[in-house]
Amino acid sequence: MFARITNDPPSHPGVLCEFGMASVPNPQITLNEYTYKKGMEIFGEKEPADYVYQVKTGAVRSYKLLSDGRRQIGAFHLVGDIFGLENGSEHRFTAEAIVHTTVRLVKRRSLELVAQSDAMVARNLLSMTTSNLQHAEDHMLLLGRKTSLERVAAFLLEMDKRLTAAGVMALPMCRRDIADYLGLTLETAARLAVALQVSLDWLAFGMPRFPLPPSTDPTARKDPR
Amino acid sequence: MFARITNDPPSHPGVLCEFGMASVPNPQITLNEYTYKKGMEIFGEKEPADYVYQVKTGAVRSYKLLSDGRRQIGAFHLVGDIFGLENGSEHRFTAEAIVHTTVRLVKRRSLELVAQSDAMVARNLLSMTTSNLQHAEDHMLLLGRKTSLERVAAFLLEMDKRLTAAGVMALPMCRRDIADYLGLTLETAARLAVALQVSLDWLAFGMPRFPLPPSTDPTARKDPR
DNA sequence: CGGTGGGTTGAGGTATTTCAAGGCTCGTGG
DNA sequence: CCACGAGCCTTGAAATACCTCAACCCACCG
Repeated sequence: MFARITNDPPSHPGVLCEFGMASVPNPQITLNEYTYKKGMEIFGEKEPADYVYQVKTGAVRSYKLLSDGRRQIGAFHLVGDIFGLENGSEHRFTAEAIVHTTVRLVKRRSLELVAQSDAMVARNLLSMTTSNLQHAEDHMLLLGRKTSLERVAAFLLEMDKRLTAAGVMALPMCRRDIADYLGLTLETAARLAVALQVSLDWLAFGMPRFPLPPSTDPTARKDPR
Repeated sequence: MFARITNDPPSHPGVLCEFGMASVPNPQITLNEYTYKKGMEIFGEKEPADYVYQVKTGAVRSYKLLSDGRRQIGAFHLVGDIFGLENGSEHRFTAEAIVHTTVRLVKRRSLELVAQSDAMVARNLLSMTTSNLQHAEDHMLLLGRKTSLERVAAFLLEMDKRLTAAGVMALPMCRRDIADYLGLTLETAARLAVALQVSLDWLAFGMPRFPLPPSTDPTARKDPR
């Protein structure tokens, strides 16, 4: 259950025309593609924000760094997600490919041009920014007020909702990424992930009564499955 | 230093026409005013977002609540700030007056109408949402990765930048608010606030050399000043 | 003048971090 | 083919930053 995958996830639809350009048959928008190997930087914090990106395959993390190396991942971008959309001239996060990733990209400039004439596109720009804001707001609550267990549980639920590949949930990111997303250490994230995993396994099997069955001791797992 | 004030802060300029309507002499926008007593709710989470607000005098906190009462304040709104601006139909925070507060308010509907014709207004709507987003992103880093001392220091710096009344910083919010903003408990927030206060007092007096003068032992303060 | 609502401070408890070790998988090179 | 190291995950034990509980002070107010 929720094993980690390093290879590329299944294909998806999702075109960049989710900017709401169903109206016009996307005129002067150039739609390039690019691929990044695992761990490669897509753009850096403070760099000029010339492009807007959409994940075609793979997964991306975007984060801020403190001078001493502490890292806070603000969001994971999965297949279909749009990221790197800025209002100011610079990126406020660094974005990296978590696994081998290909992105579609459009020149931000051209997008803004379209937005000026097409109110629909402008509306979608705003609505995209708003959903980023909403996610950030929810994440503030998580980071400020939830316990480590609640954070990991919330993370698993979020991922379950977003990348329900089929039956099993295949997380593209490593423990360190999860920890840096949840404001925890790698070790606590790992500990609680396995704790939830065995709990869920129990539920899947047959809901043991509360004096737990002595035969299935959770700490003594000999079966590596 | 940074004492708390309960009475109303000094006057400010700041009109709601910071929506960028310098172009048109704000046509059909109705501009009402309303005042709230200390602690009163301005709007609640999940309530329909029919109005957009601007603080005329006073201060506002907007927060999310967990079912068991844990609270995360997402932002403080000070004189001149605009808040309650939503894209969806509902508010995502509860907003309360921290002190006696008067706000200006406009019907959101009318604002949207203007935005549809006036691209400048639409742009400003986006830019306002973006600065909310930026604040939330920075706050995620603070909540997820900074120590309690760093959080309190960051808070004081933020407030210093935003409400430099004159010389002294007069915080409108109580310790509990500060704590709930910083993801700490009331007690730690208080402890660190006074710790920073005495540190700053030292600096203001005469910058002691690094082997601190034995006469001024920080733990043995007999002078309550 | 007692009560209430902040604010401060201390002492003890605990959730989470830190430090450390070991296991597993996978790719590389002998 | 197997040894080897690197990267990742897991787990335990000790340390600690922060929280909890509790007391006290002070200003304000009916």
